[in-house]
Amino acid sequence: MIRRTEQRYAIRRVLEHTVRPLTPQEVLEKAKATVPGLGIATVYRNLKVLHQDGILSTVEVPGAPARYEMANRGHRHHFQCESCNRVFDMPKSSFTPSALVPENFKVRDHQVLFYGFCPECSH
Amino acid sequence: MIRRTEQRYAIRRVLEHTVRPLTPQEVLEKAKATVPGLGIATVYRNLKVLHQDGILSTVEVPGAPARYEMANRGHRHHFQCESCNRVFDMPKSSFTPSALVPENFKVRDHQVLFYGFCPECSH
DNA sequence: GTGGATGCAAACTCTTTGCACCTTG
DNA sequence: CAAGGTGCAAAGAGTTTGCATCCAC
Repeated sequence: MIRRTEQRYAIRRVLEHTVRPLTPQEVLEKAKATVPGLGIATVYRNLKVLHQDGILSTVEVPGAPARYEMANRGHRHHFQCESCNRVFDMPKSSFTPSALVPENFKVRDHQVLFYGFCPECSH
Repeated sequence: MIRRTEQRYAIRRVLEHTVRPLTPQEVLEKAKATVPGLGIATVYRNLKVLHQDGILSTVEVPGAPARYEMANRGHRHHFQCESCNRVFDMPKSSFTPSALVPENFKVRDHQVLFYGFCPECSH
């Protein structure tokens, strides 16, 4: 049975109110505003549970911690800024690239990640 | 000035003779066949140099070390098996998804990764 | 009151770095 | 022989885990 704790609720609320994927560390800092004593281990434990339950989706980026965002935002492509390191959601698209995979591979999911400079960092 | 050492050559040769992206650990194990005393730090240092020189490309996968492969294989999409954790190259395709990114983001590169079960693990 | 959840610190994994020694050019 | 490269071990970063305590149910 899963309990409804103040920590879990705070962590979830942080992600519900953010429009870009966050690192565990970022989640911790934001959630501490509501639950000051919050520990990083609790953040990791809850992100894992929420991900396993399909509530969160993950975005992996090269040489940096994984990012998390609400799965109900739908499948997204992402963009990592090579200057500020933030990761952004791209607009939804109808691109379904599974057709590019040989038949004997069973595709369950996919991820598209762009690299470059975000608007703020490109001038 | 860059020197031609036995270790660097062995590391490079391992990657030239492999058809899927390898982890630093895998590179170490294979290269040790030629250079028994080889250390993991040397592998990391050389992978970094070879990557910076554009000779290798990297593939990042969730919750696992980065993989490296020869950049001259061309731009590839990849497939990670969720059972055996190996990463495979997909056939080349003409898919160029930069059109899916808003204009004010400057795209320099992109990566497509599929998850699922490879042929060997799907029966 | 019982079992899940938390916080802390220690443990772990992956990667980088400091340093003395070695090797290439 | 000078500068770059190597191997080892220690240090860092990110993540997980053990354990005593806490608290939601």
